[in-house]
Amino acid sequence: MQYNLKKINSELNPNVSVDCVIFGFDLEQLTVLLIDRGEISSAFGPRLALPGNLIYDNENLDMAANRVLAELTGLKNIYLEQVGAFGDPDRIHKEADREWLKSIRAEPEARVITVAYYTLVPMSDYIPQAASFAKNADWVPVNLIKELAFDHYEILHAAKDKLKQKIKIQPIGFNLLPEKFTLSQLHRLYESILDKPLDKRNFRRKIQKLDILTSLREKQRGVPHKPSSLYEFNHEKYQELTQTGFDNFGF
Amino acid sequence: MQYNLKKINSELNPNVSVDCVIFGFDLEQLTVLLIDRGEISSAFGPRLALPGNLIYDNENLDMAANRVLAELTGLKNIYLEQVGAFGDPDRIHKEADREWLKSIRAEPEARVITVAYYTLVPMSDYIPQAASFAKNADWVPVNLIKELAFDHYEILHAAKDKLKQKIKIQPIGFNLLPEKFTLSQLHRLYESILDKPLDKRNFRRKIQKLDILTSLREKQRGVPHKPSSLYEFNHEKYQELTQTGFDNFGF
DNA sequence: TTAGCTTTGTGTCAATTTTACACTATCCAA
DNA sequence: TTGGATAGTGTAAAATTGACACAAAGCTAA
Repeated sequence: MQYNLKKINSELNPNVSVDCVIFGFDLEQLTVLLIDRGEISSAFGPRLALPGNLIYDNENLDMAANRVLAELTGLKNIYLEQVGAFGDPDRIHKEADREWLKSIRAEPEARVITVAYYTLVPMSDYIPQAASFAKNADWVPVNLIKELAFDHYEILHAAKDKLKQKIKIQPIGFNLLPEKFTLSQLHRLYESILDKPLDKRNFRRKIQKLDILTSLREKQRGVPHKPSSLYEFNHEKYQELTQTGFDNFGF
Repeated sequence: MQYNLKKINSELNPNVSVDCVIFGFDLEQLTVLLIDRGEISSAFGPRLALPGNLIYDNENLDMAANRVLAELTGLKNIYLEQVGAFGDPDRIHKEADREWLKSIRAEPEARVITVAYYTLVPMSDYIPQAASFAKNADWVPVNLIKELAFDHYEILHAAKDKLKQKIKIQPIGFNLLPEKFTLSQLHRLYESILDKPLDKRNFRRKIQKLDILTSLREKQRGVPHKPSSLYEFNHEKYQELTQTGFDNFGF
């Protein structure tokens, strides 16, 4: 539905799109929200693509990214960061991609520069099966993705690299977790994003020393092992911390 | 000259430009190459702007940035990094900017998304007075810049922020220095980019421990003080270093 | 009820890194 | 030859990092 845009084409800028890399975390691994373009493309190549859209001529890029995110998932006021612009004139070279574009765009031959954004959302806040978008969107573990439409594979990994850098500098990972989370979940999250094992005790020590977590007097329930304490991210404490010029989490 | 593009307009993409933040270092402070748009704009507002151009429809963004850099300075094979896309539809709001665009563009009203790149060049490799571009380009210390055309002030500082982050991770600062340089020059360079003082002895120790400098058996001559030893950046040693997964200079 | 499985949660020590800090050496110019 | 300027150097205390192992708590299934 979001992709059948011919009707309002006159307001669209046919040369510029935004694509969204929407990261989630299933408490095991990093995942990303992809759309399935269905059988039109599957005969020719990858079915899966990043959600994205042409921009309107009167909106700025950040607004466009926010709009697209909201249209796709209903999520608003979400951390969004630009990955960069991708503009190889040859980026639409796969047969499947051309076929698909014909089906949804007024000017499928126009050269499109796309501006990619990434964002982190708690997976529980967007459940594909429950939304209108459901039939053709799904969370996919990043590590399992081998190819995507257009240059989306490249974009995905550029976004992941940005995320990797960013999480060393700002505590943005909390955006992927539920409000209450355990240190082990946070630990696995960091390992997924940084793609390397982190010593459990050292990780805990480091995080706790930052003093940006509120320890809740509450534990997991119903787990078949020792239940873990729950924590909340403490925004106030983090504000204090940044005001001292702190910008290095040391990972 | 570079900006009178009406003739070849049919090959240009009227919606997308690249702007270049060309950083230099005058051995005292960080500088940037700006063009002076002359009196057309000065009556209305800022004369100074980042060099930039519309892209051709058949070139990718990185190529466009390289081309523009070469057209403006003659420099080739230079480290270039994307800052990001800037696309506020309202970004051309100053009267001076509108007037100027009318004088150089076929479609001055079109909305333009610009993709910014930054690059580091030794100032000695581009001397405005000697080039055709000379009359209207100049190196300006970043700290003295208070306003620029369009959203270029914002772009400049986004570029500087990227540079700040990047130099903590990769030794790109050497691109700003002459082949042979002193540790004090390198020291001042880091202080300029990071915008903070670094202890002299600690800085030297840290740099030397990295073992990516070749100490030349040569000293400064003709300076009215103790002459400094000269060093060269050692690319091979740096390669070795990165292959161990090193990605943090610890500044 | 108990044994076994699973994950949580904790401390120390050695090595490394960081920070703070002050004086002598060398060259030029006056 | 003196004064001015910058180069160049070491140490000690504090903080951080990295490596490493075992008991505690809950559930399940026998």
